[in-house]
Amino acid sequence: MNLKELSQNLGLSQTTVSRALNGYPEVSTATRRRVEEAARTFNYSPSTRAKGLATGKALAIGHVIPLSSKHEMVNPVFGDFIAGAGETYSRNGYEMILSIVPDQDERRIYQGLKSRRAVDGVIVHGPVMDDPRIPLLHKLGLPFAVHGRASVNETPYAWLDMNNRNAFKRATDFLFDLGHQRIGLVNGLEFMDFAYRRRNGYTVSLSDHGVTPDPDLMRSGEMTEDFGYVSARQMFALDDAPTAIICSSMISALGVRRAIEEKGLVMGKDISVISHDDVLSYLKNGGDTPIFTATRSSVREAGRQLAQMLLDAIENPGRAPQTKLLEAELVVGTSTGPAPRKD
Amino acid sequence: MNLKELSQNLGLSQTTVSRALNGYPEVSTATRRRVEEAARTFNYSPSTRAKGLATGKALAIGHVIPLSSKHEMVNPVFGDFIAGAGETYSRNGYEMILSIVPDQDERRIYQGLKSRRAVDGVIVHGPVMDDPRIPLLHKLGLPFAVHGRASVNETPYAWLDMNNRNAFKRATDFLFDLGHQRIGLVNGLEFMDFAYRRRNGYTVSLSDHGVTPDPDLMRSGEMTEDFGYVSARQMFALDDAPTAIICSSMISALGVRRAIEEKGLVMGKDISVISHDDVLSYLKNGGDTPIFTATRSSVREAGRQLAQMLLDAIENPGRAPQTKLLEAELVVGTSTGPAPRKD
DNA sequence: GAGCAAATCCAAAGCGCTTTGGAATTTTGA
DNA sequence: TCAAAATTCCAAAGCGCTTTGGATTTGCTC
Repeated sequence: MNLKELSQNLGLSQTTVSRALNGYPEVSTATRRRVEEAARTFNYSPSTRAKGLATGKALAIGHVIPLSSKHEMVNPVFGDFIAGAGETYSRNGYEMILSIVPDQDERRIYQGLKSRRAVDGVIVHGPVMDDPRIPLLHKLGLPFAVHGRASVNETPYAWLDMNNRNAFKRATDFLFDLGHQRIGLVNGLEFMDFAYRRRNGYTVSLSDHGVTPDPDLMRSGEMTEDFGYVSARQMFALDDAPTAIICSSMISALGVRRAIEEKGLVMGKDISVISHDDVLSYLKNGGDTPIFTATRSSVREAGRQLAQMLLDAIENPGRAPQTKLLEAELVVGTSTGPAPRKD
Repeated sequence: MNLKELSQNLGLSQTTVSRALNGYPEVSTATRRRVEEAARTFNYSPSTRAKGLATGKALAIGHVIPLSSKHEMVNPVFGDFIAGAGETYSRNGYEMILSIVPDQDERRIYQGLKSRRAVDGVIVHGPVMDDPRIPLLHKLGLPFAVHGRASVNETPYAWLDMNNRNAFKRATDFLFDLGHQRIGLVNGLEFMDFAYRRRNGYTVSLSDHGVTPDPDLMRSGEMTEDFGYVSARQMFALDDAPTAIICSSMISALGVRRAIEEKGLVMGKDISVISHDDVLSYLKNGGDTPIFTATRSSVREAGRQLAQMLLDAIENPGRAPQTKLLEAELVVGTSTGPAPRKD
């Protein structure tokens, strides 16, 4: 069923039917109802392609997910982020176009999306500190919004970020308050902007407490379970092992816990652990009481909000780029406790 | 830059330029080269929408991901599956359109995709035993391919599945060979087809070994870490606790391990665990030697192959639906060992 | 009931591409 | 050398929609 057939069926012109369906005022309420009724029974909806051609809008947003070329890894956070963004899109009649590409091909993909006019805008995932995509997208004139930030950047752009620095500073402060002095950091890859900021929050807290950062206590890598395990093991093997570990992801935190238990220690007593919790749907932080003390910020909510920001920006092209900083909350679970007393 | 401008620039007609770019034979090699060259320097690629309108193809595949309405959970497997499928699409010039929808809305979404002519076909995720989407898509005449199978179904359709029944039968057999008699199952939701088949393989093995299935040893639920933990705890509280547990997902297996260690037991000695491993990028099964003995089958590879099957089906509409059954391999890790002797 | 504004509708152009049916040019064969 | 065949190109129609500019009808006012 297409517009032509539908309008013939109703004995109306295509113009009128189109206007009725798109809420234009030049149509009487009676005909509008008739048209809507008919559209429903014939299961008609306008072809996205034709509509897009006629209006010049794609009614679609592109998500370009970089695939870590080293580990072929898809960020586990992305499923929930996408779910959040998807809610916003479907509420606003947009479609989501997804490209998962080896990170070295990203440039080409953005150019392609632009020149094929496939999307009205894109979401940028996983920004690194000096991210080349931001100037690129500016140059292309393709509206975009970034999940996270790029520290090194002149021109303003739209972003939504969690306050990584503050979250990790608070977590570290919290451990100091419990009496810990040797605190390890199991971080993500530190050319990623979020990881850089987290380390920054961590080291600032250390300095505040008169502690010099110890490279042996600072690991950085792709946040798998195994990475958490290996990192913790290495730290425990030190002469002056940490009594607490801060971890950038729940998944690596599970690895950290494995290392703790393997050593016959008890988490929350012998070793304290704080993790960042993205509130992933399949990785709830325990049941009723949280297992891990955690800095918590829902990545799904981030998806919802950032998508909305991008749609707003597309509809108001003049306006200055919006930005938004979300604060993580610190939830206290059973994985932290006072520092064990030295014998 | 559009076709018109490009052809004016070259002093050719739009027809010729279009043909040159699409590999039609009515164009001399010299002009073709000229055209390709120009397209490259002007960064021209045809508008997907216009092309789609003209050809009647969308050059896009839809993925409709059901969002569990109960737990608002996105299947963690989906990121890797999508990554695999995405590889296939980009190699073939297709786009991936993603909708994440509350499972009760799925029907409407498929109808929308069809009537808006937004996609050439769809991938069906997470089939349940008697899946209504299969007859619906047949009725709509929208090409589709299913990741998994629906047990209750008359008409043939394209699918790719892992041999769940066989994998879990082998896993159970393996535990029997090690002398275990009380074997627990921590399964996914059993209206999901894969989970049903897995339980089936498990019970068949039990019968083969003259053991009657014990409801107390069979849990079914959304496969989170916590679910694994809670399930294992409950089993351990039994008078006649199991000496081995088979688990449907690595994530729940981590929960099972937590319960084991909490009880002060050693996995692989006091309790054996076998998990299914989807080879998710962020959840490697240990480093060099696998931690969990596991039935292994890469879900990313499944994505690659199923996407290809769908594209083939779209290009050869006449042909009978293809199907493919992948066998999981059984990798032996440190999480299994001989059944502890009764004292 | 004439005159005018408001309400309601329509024909046709245009969005950027592919493709049909021909026209123009070059090459070939005898 | 000249007709036929092969090569190379083009104008125009059509894909399904939106939107402009205009035509027609209806409702009011006096």
